[in-house]
Amino acid sequence: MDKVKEILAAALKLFVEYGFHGTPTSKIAQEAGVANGTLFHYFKTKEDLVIALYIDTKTRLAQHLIDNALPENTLKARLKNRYSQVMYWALEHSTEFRFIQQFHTSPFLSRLSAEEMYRQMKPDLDLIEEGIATKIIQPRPVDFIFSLFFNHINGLHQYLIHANLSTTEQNKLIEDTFDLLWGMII
Amino acid sequence: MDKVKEILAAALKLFVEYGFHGTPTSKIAQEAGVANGTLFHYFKTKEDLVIALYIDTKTRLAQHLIDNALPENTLKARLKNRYSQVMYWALEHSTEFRFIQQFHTSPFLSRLSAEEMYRQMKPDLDLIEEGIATKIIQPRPVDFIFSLFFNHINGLHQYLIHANLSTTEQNKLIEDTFDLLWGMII
Amino acid sequence: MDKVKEILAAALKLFVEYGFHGTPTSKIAQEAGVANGTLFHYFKTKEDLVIALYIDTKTRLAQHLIDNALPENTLKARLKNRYSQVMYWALEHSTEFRFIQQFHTSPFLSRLSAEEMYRQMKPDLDLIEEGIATKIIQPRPVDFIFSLFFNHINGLHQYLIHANLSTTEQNKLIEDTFDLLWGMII
Amino acid sequence: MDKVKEILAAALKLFVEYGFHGTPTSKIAQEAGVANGTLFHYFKTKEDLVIALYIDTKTRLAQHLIDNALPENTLKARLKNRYSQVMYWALEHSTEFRFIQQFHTSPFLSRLSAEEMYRQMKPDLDLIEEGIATKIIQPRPVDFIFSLFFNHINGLHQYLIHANLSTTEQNKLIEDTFDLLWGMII
DNA sequence: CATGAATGAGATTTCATTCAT
DNA sequence: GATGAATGAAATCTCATTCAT
Repeated sequence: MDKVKEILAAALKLFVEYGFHGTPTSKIAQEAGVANGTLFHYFKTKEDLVIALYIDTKTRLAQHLIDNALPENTLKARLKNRYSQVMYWALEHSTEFRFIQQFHTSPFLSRLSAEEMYRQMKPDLDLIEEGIATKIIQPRPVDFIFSLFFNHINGLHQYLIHANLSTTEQNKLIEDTFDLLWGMII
Repeated sequence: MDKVKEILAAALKLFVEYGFHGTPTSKIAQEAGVANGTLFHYFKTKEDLVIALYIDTKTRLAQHLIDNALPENTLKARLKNRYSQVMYWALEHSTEFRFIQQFHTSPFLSRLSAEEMYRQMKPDLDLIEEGIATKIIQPRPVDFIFSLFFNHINGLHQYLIHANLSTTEQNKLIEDTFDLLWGMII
Repeated sequence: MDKVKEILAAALKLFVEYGFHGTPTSKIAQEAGVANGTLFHYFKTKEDLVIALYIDTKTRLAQHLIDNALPENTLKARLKNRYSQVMYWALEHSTEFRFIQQFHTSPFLSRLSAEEMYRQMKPDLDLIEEGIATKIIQPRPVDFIFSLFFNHINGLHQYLIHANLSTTEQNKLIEDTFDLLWGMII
Repeated sequence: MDKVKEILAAALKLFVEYGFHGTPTSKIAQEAGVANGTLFHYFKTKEDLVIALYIDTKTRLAQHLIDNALPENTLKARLKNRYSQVMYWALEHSTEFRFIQQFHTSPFLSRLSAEEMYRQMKPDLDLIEEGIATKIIQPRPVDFIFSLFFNHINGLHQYLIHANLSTTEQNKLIEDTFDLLWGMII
């Protein structure tokens, strides 16, 4: 129980620092403070661990978005809130966010079941579809708009962790960039 | 013929398919049609090969941009041209482009010298700075604007290789998205 | 049973026969009846194995000298005893003794810490110093006298393993050469 | 011609520093300032180079002894002269001397033909035999006495290169130790 | 003679995984 | 559940040697 968490935490840290294949399972076990065999007691293979870590991380991000949702609002407010909350979470969990990015450009991505991928994207896709259906957002392919959002978040995150802005400046920039993005899709 | 080129081509293909560490040097040599030792005759270590391949790939992209530059034009036209040409090149060299992305999210990125990184970004940074100096572009941090462009390109590329658009539609979308981006920064 | 012991024994045998670099670790593992990886489970590198084997061998020689010491005797008797016991051990453990000689003329010698080297020589140096302090041995540098003894033993061993003498003749020669050596230093 | 000498000199230096197997032929060629293939143009195999270097080195020592011989003297004077001249040469050619020692404890020794070995030892064996025949030296096995001399030289050399004595002190010690040795065998 | 690119067998070392305890 | 010694396949890299020029 606790050990599983320790292993996931150790794997996260080391994967981001050394890459998936650059991190031996023995190092993960050592960093987690468990025996080598214990890792394989909980995860059948190393690949299973990678996938499990990705799902765990994305689940935590999703939970953060659920916990901070604004359900009773306009579409724009709800979308802006999601955008901002992803950014807040990404800035507070930089390692987790970099792991997600690393995973996305790795060959492991294809090991993720289509259902799992869809499950994760669904809330955002639903929101965009709702916007198109209600003619607020221009009728473009849903995954194109999703892609724009997603990579915009990547770009902003990348900039923010390098630039040393105050929290106020950060929040301002997050709001501003959302407005720019919003301008692109309405 | 040129064994170095054969090795680089083989490495590019396999790295994108299986990842850096998922690709044994023996497979690279085999795919390149050279002996195992030959690879190490030209690249001291596997890491050296990865770095060399990245620099080679980026150099070829840079050369494409030089070959298709529009020097005698307005800043907007030159920036739009760079944006479009990167997209054209990325679509024609999808494997190369995915390798670049993979490299960027890998721990190898930190092995790249600061000079080399700056050398690669300089043309774009210069263009943005010129735009800010001549008050065409709003005065924001240069690397922020660069980051917006870069990740926008990523997002569009990702969308275009999945969506099956005609060339005309593609070109239209590239033009449109540049205009949206341009709207964000002026 | 004890895999470490098996590995050390196999390494000793093969190093003396084929030299350090002439002996692949795979051969050592095979001879020891363990898997290739097991060797590296116990010794981080091949060099570590060489050093460990040297220290182990010297420790066994030292133990033999402790077990056969004559503590309550004159200085001459104690020195003669050490000299003879080294010779007896060397003749009974020819492979071990040749390994020690091989190690001494190899570049590995410099990897041995100064403390370890001093630790090994200390009992002999102490005995010689005692002899000089009590004016039994002439006041010459301690390490010079040590060097004389050490190389004398080498010379005698080399001769004895080639010449086929009876045990009685051997013992006589060991006694005689000690007396000659003793004559040199008093 | 010149290149052969360069190769031998480079090999000597590197073998003593890194050992036979620890020295790649490529490093030898590089240090000698010749191409990799050139080494194999002159020496069919690496082993051939090792043997050739040993014979060359011993030949140069032998030549030094011939050049400094005292033929018209007593046996004791001639033996003392050989002993001293070996020491002088060893001190001036420390690298060469260490190479000889390294070779002696290496498995390459057995690749040396018996004739070559005998040829090298002959002058000394003849001298000792003459001493025994004329009843100056006690009737012990010739190779035993040779072994005593040889290892005595080793021991003294080892001491002298570590102790920093003046030339006068060195020469005195060489004379003294010969006298001690002489006392052992008459 | 001399070169050095090219080779490929083989060396050291790593590491995911197993399994007896 | 938890361990960690043991495994052996496979990875990276080395290097003596060859050969076309």
